[in-house]
Amino acid sequence: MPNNQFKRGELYSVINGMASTAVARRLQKNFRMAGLEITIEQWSVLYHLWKEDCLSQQELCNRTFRDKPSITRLIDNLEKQKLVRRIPSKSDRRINLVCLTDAAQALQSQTIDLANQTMNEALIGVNKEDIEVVKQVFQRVYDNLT
Amino acid sequence: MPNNQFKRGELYSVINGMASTAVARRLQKNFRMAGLEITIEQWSVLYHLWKEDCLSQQELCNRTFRDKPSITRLIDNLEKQKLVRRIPSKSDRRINLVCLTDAAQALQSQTIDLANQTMNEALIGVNKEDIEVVKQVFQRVYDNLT
DNA sequence: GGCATATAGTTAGTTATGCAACTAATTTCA
DNA sequence: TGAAATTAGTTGCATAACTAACTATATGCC
Repeated sequence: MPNNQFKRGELYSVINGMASTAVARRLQKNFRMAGLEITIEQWSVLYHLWKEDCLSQQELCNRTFRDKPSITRLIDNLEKQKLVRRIPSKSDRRINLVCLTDAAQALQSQTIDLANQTMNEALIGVNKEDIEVVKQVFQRVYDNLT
Repeated sequence: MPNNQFKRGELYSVINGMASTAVARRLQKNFRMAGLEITIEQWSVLYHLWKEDCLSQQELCNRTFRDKPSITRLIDNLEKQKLVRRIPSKSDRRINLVCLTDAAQALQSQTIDLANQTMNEALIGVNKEDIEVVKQVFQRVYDNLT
């Protein structure tokens, strides 16, 4: 087996198991230490709604790279916590618009600060050019496979 | 809010949601299409055992970046599928050595080929220097947070 | 108009993850 | 030697992921 094939296997395990979960775990831990009951998955949905409120579930699928059942249940849980509401679209009755509650609006600055602190900590010693390379590689990989 | 903070938030969502899951999904799909019943998580455990057989569960935790309960249950499922066996260590009775069965040995070349094909497809148009940058950034992020 | 097709969302079933609390075996050290 | 601390692994609980199959609404086309 050619040597460079195993190198790609190693890259695979790096991508899937290491840095991303380390960041996710740390951010989750920081939420918990701050007394915030939300998961990072829930936060990632709120993050997109803070940028643009009242998106359809399908649009949240596209923006968070999740499938429809995953979004359905994330919205279920966010609704239980009274952070979002499903509002039926008037123009298309198949569509639910997912809208933030006041409680979710209030969470924004607190969690964004924690996320930024976490990313700052994660990216110590990483220069901006390398971050751009990572983003470009990931976009390319995503485009190659979808 | 300074602009560069949101940029880091975007990087966070890129790392967690996009390229890694795209690779994982594609590899899982390729396993399924080849009639292989294993999950990518199970494969990632086997991958380390193919490199070095009969590791302790703790060592598999370290190498796959998972916690102990996750490894316990992955090994449970791999044992049900008769791909590994737990063998109590003679020198330390707390330790289970996780060893490959013949069936798992036979899976190696087939799945490694699929993984390599998948990575080749994922990495079309990505040059080697950029892959090295990604690996270094991820290692750095991991080291920063652990 | 009406049937085929596509789209939005839900539900069921299996696997996986993280945390906390637990048992059992080993090591440390007073 | 023997109690305290550490290490390896398991179990219970909640959340989340993917697939497949499902309902309901909307669109396309004859």
